[in-house]
Amino acid sequence: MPKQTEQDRQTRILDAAESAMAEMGFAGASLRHIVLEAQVNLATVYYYFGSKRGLMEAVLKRRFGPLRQEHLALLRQFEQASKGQPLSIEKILEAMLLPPLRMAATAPAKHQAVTRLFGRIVAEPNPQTQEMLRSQRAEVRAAFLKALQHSLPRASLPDLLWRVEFVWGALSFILCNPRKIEVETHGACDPADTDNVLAGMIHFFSPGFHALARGKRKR
Amino acid sequence: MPKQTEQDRQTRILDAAESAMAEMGFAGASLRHIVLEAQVNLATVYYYFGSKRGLMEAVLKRRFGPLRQEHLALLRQFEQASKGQPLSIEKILEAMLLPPLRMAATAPAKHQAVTRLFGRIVAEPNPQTQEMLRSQRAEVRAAFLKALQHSLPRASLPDLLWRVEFVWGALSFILCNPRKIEVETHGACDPADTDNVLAGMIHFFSPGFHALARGKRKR
DNA sequence: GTATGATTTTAACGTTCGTTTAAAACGAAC
DNA sequence: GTTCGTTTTAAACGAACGTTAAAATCATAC
Repeated sequence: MPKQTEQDRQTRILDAAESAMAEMGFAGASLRHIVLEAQVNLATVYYYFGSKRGLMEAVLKRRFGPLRQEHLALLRQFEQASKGQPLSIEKILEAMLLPPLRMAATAPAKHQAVTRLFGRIVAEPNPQTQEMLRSQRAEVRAAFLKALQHSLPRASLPDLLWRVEFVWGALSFILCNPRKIEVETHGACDPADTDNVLAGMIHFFSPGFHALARGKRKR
Repeated sequence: MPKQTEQDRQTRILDAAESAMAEMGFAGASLRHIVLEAQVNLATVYYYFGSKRGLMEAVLKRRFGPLRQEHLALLRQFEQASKGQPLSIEKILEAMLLPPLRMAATAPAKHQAVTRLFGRIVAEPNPQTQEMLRSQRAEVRAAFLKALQHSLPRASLPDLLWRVEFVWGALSFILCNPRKIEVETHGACDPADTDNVLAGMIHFFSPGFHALARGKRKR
């Protein structure tokens, strides 16, 4: 495959690392493999990123930073358009789901490495990694929770929290290995059709949130 | 910590490998670390499992075998009780969710290694691993799809398939790192309360399935 | 052209990895 | 008590790992 050999080396390293980490896991992605694909010298990684862990964090930050901004911007945009009215569940879900789905769809890398990376990091219990992910996502999580509480004032907090987890979970899952879904459903489901996936998820999840509108659910 | 040092060595190895793989990923779990925890000699792994990959597969098979049986048994049990009537969505969801939740709750190992393992394997794009998982789960997947088609005859196939993926995704996610959920929700959500989690998931997901009862959803 | 600072490369360090071989220890049968 | 198949151990193999130090290269300013 022809390499666009001329971007700056940092970007090439980040791309290769992202792909390798998604493919083989954090521990399994060796620096020597990464620098081979990035066509740079081994020591270059240490010059720019200090260590393997530093590289890993740079890889994650490059994606999660913009994602956070998109999430917050989209939510704010919807809120301004609604002029003080609580957002509809459907709009909140759209603001939650669209940025990651769009990022996955427009990912520059071959083989959609970014998307699988989400699955990896979700499953990574390493405390340092989890803490970094948590701090990166806390603001977004809080913003969406607040929006949901506005729209469903009678819902209990744990019910809302759980449902948010379920939605993130389903999202991570389908982003994680879209090929798998395509294969297992014999082509009936096409994860690349972002609009359709988004509509399907909203259609599936919103009734579950609306069920909370009437207040406490029975135990 | 006191070790119950006397089970057969294979079990000790499997336990230690399961824990290590969940904690550090497949590549990151070294055999030397595993045999240290299992208190066996390094070569014992090769005597019983042939290779590291063989050990990994044995670890997965030990869990997925019984899980498959529980899934199929529970579904069959519900179907016999319903005497030919299509199962309710709620019952189908219960049959899907209860076995993994129960396995996670009653896991013998410390630190619930099993549950995190689910998250790991979901995120693992290694073709061999994916194929093994697929073949292990295909029967269960088909059984649940058939039950859903019975109960929702007017729903389109892709809609059903997608929703099943969403449910598996949410389940994997919460099983994957229950501690994370507890922390991020400041204790408001307790993943160890299996009955409550099950009820919450059924309450959340069933409306989304019922929305398909009236036939094709608008695009 | 030469000096200077930033970048890239070379070469090696000590460690740990998965795996193998061959010998030791064990247990049951005779 | 010896024999024989199974299980466990000790020791080592080469390869690959993350990391580092110092030399080589490059670009820019004087």
